[in-house]
Amino acid sequence: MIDTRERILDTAEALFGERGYAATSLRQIIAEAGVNLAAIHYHFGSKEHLLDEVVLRKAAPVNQERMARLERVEAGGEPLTVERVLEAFMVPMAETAEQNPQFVRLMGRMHAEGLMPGIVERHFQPAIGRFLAVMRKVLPELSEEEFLWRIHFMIGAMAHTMCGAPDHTRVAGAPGSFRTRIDRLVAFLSGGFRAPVPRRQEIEVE
Amino acid sequence: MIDTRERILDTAEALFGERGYAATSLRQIIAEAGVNLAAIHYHFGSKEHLLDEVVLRKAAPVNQERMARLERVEAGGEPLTVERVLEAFMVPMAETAEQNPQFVRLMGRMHAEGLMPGIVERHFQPAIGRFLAVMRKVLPELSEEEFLWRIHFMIGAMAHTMCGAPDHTRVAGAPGSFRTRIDRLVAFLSGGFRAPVPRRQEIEVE
DNA sequence: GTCTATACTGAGATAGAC
DNA sequence: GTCTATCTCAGTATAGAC
Repeated sequence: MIDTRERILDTAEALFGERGYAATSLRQIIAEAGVNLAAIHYHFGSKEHLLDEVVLRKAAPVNQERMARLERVEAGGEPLTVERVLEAFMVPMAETAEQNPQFVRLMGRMHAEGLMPGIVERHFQPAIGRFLAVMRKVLPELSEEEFLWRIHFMIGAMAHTMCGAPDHTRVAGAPGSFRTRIDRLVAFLSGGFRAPVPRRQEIEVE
Repeated sequence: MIDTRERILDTAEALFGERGYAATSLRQIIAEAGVNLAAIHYHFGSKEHLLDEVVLRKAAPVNQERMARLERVEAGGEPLTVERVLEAFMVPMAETAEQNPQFVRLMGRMHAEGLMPGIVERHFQPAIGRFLAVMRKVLPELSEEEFLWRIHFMIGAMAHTMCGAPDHTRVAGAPGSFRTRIDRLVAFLSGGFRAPVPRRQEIEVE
């Protein structure tokens, strides 16, 4: 069968997103995809490489859109603000989520399973580097260390938000919700990035 | 051997924290602890229950300290602020981390492996409920929905921060760093909680 | 080149002897 | 309480059919 490879990828994307990477066995994937176990290893080499291919298929458009938006936001006539830069970075993922919720759920899952550092490095790095550079421009008053910590906080909040939502949203869950949750997140993070740097009073105590 | 149980718990705490829960096999634990494989199942029933016991041992003091600080902050003469409430919630964990970095690293690891929702529910819920109630008091202007989303963002940032640090910190990693990273986080989150609520402009587009 | 059948190693879990 | 032996199922590897 010529599309064995695609069938494996589609099924893996769905199952990894639903149940998580670790909790999905290759045997579940082959059962649902109707292929042989060894076909996975023939086409992908290992479960980990399979995951990589699943991500790779979908990451490219997100990266392109991020780059384009960052370019636009940096060159555009409107003033460069924290909000706009954050939006340029987040909206592409939210838009993908709108059309393909599975993929973003998968991203969240990967983070929840501690697999994101590697995946980010392999598939999202260039756009992230660009984002950091532009972000730095709108936050020149922060020390490099404080800046990196705040980026760290942001990543945590973002990943957690892509992954899931507060319990109460079961009720209010409506279409368009990914975009609106990004709006909330951008507002929150902007407040965080602009917050005054704490005076570090009690270092000498320790 | 009478302290088989304790030896298993100590070793499990160390290994789970170092390598993660999934990556640590029961066979590694028994090798390092010098006990038999079946002893784990005898004393704890399963790998998951073992993890629960590891967490339970250390969670109690954190919960007590959180409750005490929230009480103090709510009843105290100083004005109730977002910063103070956040601190009351975060500092106990940071202090534990200072003396016992393994435990907090373990907490971070659990989050990174997607095990936290269950653990939180089983071991940290009362203090969290109290925290939410006090937090709500200092943020009366937020809608319930916006409030819960911001708590959601906070949890993501917090967990990610407990878990790890930006790459550059390898160099600057110094004693007392847990407390100072909490100071940074509290400042960031306070800015986020106080940020103006976004006008939700483009919902009709979708 | 693609895929199937099957075997290998190591995981968590369990029964039953001591 | 503890340990040996064993079970099931995971990911992986390979030999060989087409």
